[in-house]
Amino acid sequence: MKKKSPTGVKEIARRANVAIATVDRVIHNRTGVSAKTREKVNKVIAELDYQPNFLASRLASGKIITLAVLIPSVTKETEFWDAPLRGIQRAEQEISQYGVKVESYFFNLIDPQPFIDQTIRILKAGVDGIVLSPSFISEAEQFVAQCEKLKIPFVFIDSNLPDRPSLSYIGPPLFQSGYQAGRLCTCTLSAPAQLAIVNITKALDSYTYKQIEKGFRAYFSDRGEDVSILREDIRKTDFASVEKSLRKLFAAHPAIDAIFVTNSRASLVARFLEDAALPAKPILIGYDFVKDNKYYLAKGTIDFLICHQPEDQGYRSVMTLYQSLVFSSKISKEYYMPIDIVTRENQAYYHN
Amino acid sequence: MKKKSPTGVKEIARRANVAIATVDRVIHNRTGVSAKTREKVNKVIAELDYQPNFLASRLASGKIITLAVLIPSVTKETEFWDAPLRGIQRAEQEISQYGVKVESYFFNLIDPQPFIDQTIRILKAGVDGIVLSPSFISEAEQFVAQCEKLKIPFVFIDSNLPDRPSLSYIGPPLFQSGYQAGRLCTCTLSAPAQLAIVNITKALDSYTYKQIEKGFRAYFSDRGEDVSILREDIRKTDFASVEKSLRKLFAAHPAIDAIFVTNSRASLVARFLEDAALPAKPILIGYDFVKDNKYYLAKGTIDFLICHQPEDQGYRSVMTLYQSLVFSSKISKEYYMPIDIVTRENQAYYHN
DNA sequence: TATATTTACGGGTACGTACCCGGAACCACA
DNA sequence: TGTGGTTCCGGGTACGTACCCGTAAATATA
Repeated sequence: MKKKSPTGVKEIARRANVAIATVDRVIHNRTGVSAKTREKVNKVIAELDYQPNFLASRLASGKIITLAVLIPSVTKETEFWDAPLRGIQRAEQEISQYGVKVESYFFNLIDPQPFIDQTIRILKAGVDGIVLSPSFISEAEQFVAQCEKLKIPFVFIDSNLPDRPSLSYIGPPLFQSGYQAGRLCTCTLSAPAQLAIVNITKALDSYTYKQIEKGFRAYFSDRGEDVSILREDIRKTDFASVEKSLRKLFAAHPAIDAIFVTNSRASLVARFLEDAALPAKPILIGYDFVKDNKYYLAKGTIDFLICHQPEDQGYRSVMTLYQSLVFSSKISKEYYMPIDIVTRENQAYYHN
Repeated sequence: MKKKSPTGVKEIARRANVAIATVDRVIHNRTGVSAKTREKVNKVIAELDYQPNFLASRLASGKIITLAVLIPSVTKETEFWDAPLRGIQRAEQEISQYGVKVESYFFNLIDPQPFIDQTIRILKAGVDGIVLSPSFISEAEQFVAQCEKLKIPFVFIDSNLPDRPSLSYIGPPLFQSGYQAGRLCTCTLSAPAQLAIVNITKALDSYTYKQIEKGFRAYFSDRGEDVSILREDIRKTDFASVEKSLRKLFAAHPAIDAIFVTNSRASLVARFLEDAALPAKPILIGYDFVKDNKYYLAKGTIDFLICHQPEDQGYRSVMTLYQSLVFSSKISKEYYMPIDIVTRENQAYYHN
């Protein structure tokens, strides 16, 4: 009845008057084709605007594409990474149908050695692409240098090494995220006078925190307002340490209007505030929609959580790598996640 | 060197001592297999936990799966739909690789007839699944009734007919979205006294607006506050009409603290506010990150835009249908989009 | 019991691409 | 002119599933 308009390598071969195998050689620019023949075939390919059949291609090449993911393991301290991992697993499940395998490698944030060990394992495994969180900067730099040499594409997730030849960075726009936090301080308070930035972390990732703080301060300097912004660095993550530091802080500055916690540990500050029975509860702003934070957000002790769709970060990282490898899709060097504001009212529908 | 552990229909056939064709018949439960044989084959399938090879399956069955999308066309009045359409096209491009075609059908929101015409065209085209916005309620109800009879699965996007047998609803949680708007009113204003809800629309989609308004009012009644909430319905969408209505509104109530526009036309109110030189600019909250709204958001006339990731709505709708059809994935009956708050500070990274 | 009709099942090809293998054509050098 | 080594190219099979077609077996009909 209907004649299928002929297409595919077969038709190319027919028109170019060569064998299918030759067309194949041209397409994958392998050797063994004379310049003249190659040109002839390429012309036909261009004419037909040939698009390889993904299904047939992946089926015939029994090869399984392997992607590696290198991120911090999920612990009580690093609960944040649960969401990206879920996204990664969702992507994995989706593309496993298409002949792609995703292997996850974890490390802890205390000690760089496990990170290094995992990078070695990954290189030994011979993967086709890598998603990694460059938490240990110099170690990560060394690793990606090797990847570059081996021509293994890699994507940074959640934090970036801007000048490295990554396929893409997928994560938050740090400066603007801090800026948004500034704005949220002036949301309820028409004219705050005394603010505090609180860093609670063992290993201060200078770049990340600096950018956030810069953005936060920029908001107020842009408004030309005269506010005092304190900064408190707490290098231990247990509640006792946090309490001690904050008690001292409030003793010195009793009238703090708002506190901005620069990572996911706002819940520790919330707990302190509840105990501390201050005359007026300061606004509390933090990061990440993790369990303890959710609890205090629902109670109203935390006012806002800024969040960057962590699950989607994981999903997107893997899919970006996949699309680049399989379809040679063009990828933008940076993909900044949106700056989401989670409050008591919309938290029920924040899927992350 | 390495023996591949045998799998697939071939292995099933071998173990069950039948032909591949018979296994195939069982898998697609077609006729022509005795009960005994069927059982035998099913047992082996269960044993092997057989997962059909998607690539081979789609390749062998030359069939192209066709999905239809039925949404309002994008006009200056309905700019909102540009974003879902982009998401739909992204999904389309992605799954075209897998032997799936997506055909878009458009209608306008003035007159139900084009909607009806398109539903007829869709049914005539014989598609495998449908994404639709049930903007015209009774017409949509009639259409989905036919779909049900023909066993064509369908997904509602952006608005819902809750009691219809849809595969899923993908769109905003209306009540909670209005509730969030209420919260935003009290963000800058500690105690607002006079609020106004403004509906600017030709065809009042009662369900949607009612839910939003309900949520908005619920926020204040939950707080036990005594605020007066006016409602202004404007049935024409040109600026002159809006101006006239608002002028009258402000004449009667000069001290409105906040205005909540229940759809994407907040920019019209913003324009009025700029002209009207009021003693104090009321808070202005609206919906959807569309061009005119962006302009006034950047200027600060609009304070907040509530947004429900419209691009993702489109993408997700198509992908949901695809996954259900191709992989028989389980789909939840409702998928409520997050309630995003877009402000001047985070708008640059809102990808929608 | 012979014949028609239905049901059950197996053989085999096709989908479009990847890639092995073997052979022809060409070149260099003695 | 013969020998050895490249370079270039075509035939053909395999990937795992879908589905056509033909036939044997089972059942119904006479």
